[in-house]
Amino acid sequence: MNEVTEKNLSRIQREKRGKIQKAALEVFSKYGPRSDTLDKIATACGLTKPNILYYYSSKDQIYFEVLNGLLDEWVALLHEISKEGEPIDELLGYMKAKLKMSKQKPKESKLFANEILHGAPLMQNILATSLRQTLDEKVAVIDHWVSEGKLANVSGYHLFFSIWAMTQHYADFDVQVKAILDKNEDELFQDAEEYLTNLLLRMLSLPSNQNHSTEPR
Amino acid sequence: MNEVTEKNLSRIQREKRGKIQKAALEVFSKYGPRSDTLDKIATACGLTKPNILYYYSSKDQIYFEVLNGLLDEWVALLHEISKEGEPIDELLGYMKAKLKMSKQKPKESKLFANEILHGAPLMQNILATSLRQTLDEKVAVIDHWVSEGKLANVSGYHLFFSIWAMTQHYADFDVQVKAILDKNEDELFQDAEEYLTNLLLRMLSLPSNQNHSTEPR
DNA sequence: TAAATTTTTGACCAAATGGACAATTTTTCT
DNA sequence: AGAAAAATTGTCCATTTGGTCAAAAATTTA
Repeated sequence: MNEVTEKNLSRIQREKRGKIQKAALEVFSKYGPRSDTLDKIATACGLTKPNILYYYSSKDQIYFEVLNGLLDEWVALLHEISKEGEPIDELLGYMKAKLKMSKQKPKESKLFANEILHGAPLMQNILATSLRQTLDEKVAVIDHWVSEGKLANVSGYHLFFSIWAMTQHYADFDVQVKAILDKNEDELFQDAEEYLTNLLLRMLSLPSNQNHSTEPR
Repeated sequence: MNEVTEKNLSRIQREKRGKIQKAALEVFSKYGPRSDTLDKIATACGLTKPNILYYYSSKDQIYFEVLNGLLDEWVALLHEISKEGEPIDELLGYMKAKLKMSKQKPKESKLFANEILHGAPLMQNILATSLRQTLDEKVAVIDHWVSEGKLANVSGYHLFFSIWAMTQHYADFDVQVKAILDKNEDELFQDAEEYLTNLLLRMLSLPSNQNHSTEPR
């Protein structure tokens, strides 16, 4: 039966339901950006479908171009980390810029997250080249700072991963966050910034060096 | 023209491309789990399509059931945080359990992330009730620990958000992580655990209370 | 202004998809 | 065994989708 009955399942029902769920997970968990339709895009921008295809030869090409633009913005933020600056200020600044971008461009953030989530079929190359190269540079800067004793000893790569994960969380999973916290967007991001500032200060400050307050004012 | 030419774009071309990209972003960024086909699920589990529909009256119903099972596992992990235990150990334990689940169930993690990412059309209710209730309880425990002076003063909610974000990052965005780091899965999660352990210790330890080493052995 | 070029569109198509349904097969119950 | 119930399947269908194409409209160029 198709009813969503609770426990009156026959042996066969139990087995088959299990099978189906397993297969569904397999499939569901790795689908790509296929559910967007050219028609929707056409409607959204007031063009006809053939007209869109006059400018982009395929749907994938549109998708690719949009994503590429986003990655550029992402990487540009990284470039602004200056090795001349005060280490902790630079990294706090990066986190804040990233968080701000999450707040102001949630759709972009989600689109990008979605691409990565599904295996980055279009972006994998660029991630492994452009993003990686930039990140390698900045991690080298962090390593340098650490060796100079200006920063607590942290893994630069994982530091960036955690900054990305946490800042994007407030944009990408906003539905979940808002299901739990009754705050509006402004309050939320304000709180997030305080929390993350505190977190980074604790992570990056040297045990002895207490010139950075751990309490955001 | 449809060519991916760089800059020989006419006025109209420039305008229209911009329009299309904007609309595409609008649409792409909020599509749901539509690109999975019943046929794929059928093939994957060796059943016929009609047979699947004998057990579940629609594709959405399958999807919903799968997601529900996952959320239950998620919430169960939260329940294991005991207010009787040693605060920092309990929270470190939770983080490690969550990270372990990320490693062992990446597909599940991604499927769930995808649902949230797209506005949680099916799960929003449950998030706002079941998950929220459990989390409220556990945050109360944390607040209690803080008030007893057993833990540094942190926002319980944001603490959980950051644990979720960071642990899931290694599963959900594994493609990106692996594009940057040439490590195998085991090394990666090992490093992640060390990093996150250190992070939590720094976040949760009281300034005075130095009985927890910040260096994982 | 008229020819050349670019842009736009309506009509159309093949493939894919979720689902319906009646008929058949298999399992269970007495 | 035989009836009743449950499980399975082949066939079919309406809708949606990405994309084609030739013709028409608009714009640019000479």
